[in-house]
Amino acid sequence: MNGRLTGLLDVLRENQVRVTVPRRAILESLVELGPHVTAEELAGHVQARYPEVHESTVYRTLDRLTSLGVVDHVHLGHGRAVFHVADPGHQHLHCDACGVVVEVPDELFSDLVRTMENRYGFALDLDHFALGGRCRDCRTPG
Amino acid sequence: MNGRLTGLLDVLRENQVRVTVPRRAILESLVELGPHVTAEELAGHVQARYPEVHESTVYRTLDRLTSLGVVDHVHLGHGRAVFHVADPGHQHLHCDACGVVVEVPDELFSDLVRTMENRYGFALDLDHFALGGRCRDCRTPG
DNA sequence: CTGCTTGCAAATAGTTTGCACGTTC
DNA sequence: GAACGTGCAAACTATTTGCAAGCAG
Repeated sequence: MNGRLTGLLDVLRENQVRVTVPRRAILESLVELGPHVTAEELAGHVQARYPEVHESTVYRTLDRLTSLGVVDHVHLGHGRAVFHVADPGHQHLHCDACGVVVEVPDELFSDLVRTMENRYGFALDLDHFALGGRCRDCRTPG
Repeated sequence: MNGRLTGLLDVLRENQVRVTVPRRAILESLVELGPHVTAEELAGHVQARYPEVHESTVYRTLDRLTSLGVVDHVHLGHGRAVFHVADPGHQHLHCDACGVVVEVPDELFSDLVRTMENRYGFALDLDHFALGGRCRDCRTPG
């Protein structure tokens, strides 16, 4: 159940990154809260159990874990990012109306990536920004 | 040459939106500066000639002109947006390294849009956020 | 014990808002 | 002259940083 957490902490140790209360707590919450939490939500959840953990620590920790490859984030809409335990292989669609996030396998973008590559020499990297639009429930029927 | 500006101002009048010094100045600068200006750059350029025009007016005006359909903006990277006179038909690729913006015709995305539509019922709208990646000059050769 | 980490407070960047005055139509 | 628009200052949101104290290894 929380072998997931244990595994993540092992990655820290393997990389000589110290395992501290905030780091453990943040990973714990990341696993519990699922893959689309904002830094603020995450901080709130962590602080419910460890009130002494400061928001700035959450940001710093997320940075640290990101550079370790343990955590990643996607920017939905206007710059607010959501964090998740690293888990490649898919991209994100973000509904501009209701905010729902749809995960879509990478393969569906391979033609596009190839085209941009061939025509513009541009190496698309769709990981960091969600693609916007309207989900099934939110697009205007008319 | 600045029939472009005249035409834009006509749109305001047609919509009973008052033509004021700041509005004229902002459109003027938008036309002059080309299609990828930040609000800050725009404010700077406007203030060079009309020092009394306040930054907050630039933001308010851009909003107003956007809702009129005269102006539009794209978010490159982290939330900072670039504004341009409305000009549909293309999307934007943004190099995360050097910041260059590449314009790409809509058609190249039509397969992708169709796929998302069919499989997820998701109506992609790529206009508001540039797609990130690395341009020809910036991707690591190795 | 050594130095990586953290808590705190204050700074920052970019944008938005309230309000009284000024301007357009 | 009525309504809309603007300048200014202050508020705001999300995130970052400097520093001294704290804890992991």
